[in-house]
Amino acid sequence: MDEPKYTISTAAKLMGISVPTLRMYEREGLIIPFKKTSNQRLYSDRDIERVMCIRKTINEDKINIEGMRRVLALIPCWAIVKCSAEDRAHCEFYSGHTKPCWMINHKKNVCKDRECRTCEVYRSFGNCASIKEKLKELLP
Amino acid sequence: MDEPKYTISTAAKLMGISVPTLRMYEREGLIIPFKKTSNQRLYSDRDIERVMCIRKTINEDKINIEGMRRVLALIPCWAIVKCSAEDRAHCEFYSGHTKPCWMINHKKNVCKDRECRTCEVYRSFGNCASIKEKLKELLP
DNA sequence: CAAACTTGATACCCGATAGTATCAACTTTC
DNA sequence: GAAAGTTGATACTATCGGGTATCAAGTTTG
Repeated sequence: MDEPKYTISTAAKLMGISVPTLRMYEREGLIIPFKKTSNQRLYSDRDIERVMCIRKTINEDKINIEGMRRVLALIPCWAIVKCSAEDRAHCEFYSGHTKPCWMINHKKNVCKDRECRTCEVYRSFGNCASIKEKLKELLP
Repeated sequence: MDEPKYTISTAAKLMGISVPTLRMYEREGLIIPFKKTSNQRLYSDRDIERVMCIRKTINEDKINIEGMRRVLALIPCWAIVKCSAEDRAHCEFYSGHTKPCWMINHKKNVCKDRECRTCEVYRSFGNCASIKEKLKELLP
């Protein structure tokens, strides 16, 4: 499920979209594909699922990319990774509200050693309803 | 601040937008103006502030209306009004994730006697950063 | 009661944005 | 080592959604 196995053209073909579109989603901060040391992208089945979900929400529900990004920017990472007050003080994400945490530089806090792609925060968004589910879980 | 005092044309003039635009924002679930018994809309200074914020986010930050709605749909009302498990079981909002709670019918739960316009949940969105601030407050 | 305004609805327009095509340079594969 | 594929970048297009204008019918106001 999480094994990066599809090249970008294979993944694009699987989903019926173009290669530049996949790269665009990445540039816009919606997905984080695996990268080989040569910088080549690889996609897992979970990545495919995620992109299909993004695609559906954009095409059928008519949200735009900025809207998706703002929704992702509300995932309460601080409560998920349980970072310290010290960490938060140095975190651009904690004070912002326009970009998801994985688009932000985080050299100075607990996240500096985490790989965002595998972080629970990024993965909280598996399908479209799951961010709210996460909030329900954290706020009983 | 909260006193409904401007008619729709006055409010529109104050903000430099058209009357149909104001009605559209309402139809889309972004604002809830006060309504006289005759159904005529009235806007308070807080309403004006809210609309200006929505406008800025749409025009400058390029989010679209569906995006705004999805962001509003993440306000954790259940934790704010502290509704019961019973209430949640009967609440369409609690199980959905596409519309803010005030767009949902709520006859069967604790919200049935609340006026959404004056509810803290609706008012959590005073300016654009405040939803995340609310989450920070609730999730220390 | 008449003028001004509001109501919901429909029809229309223009700009912006999601998506594609194409490029030269570089990697992978066999 | 040659063919196939990937990289980032730029340029382009078609669509569609935010916003406005306008309507007849109803309401306020003075």
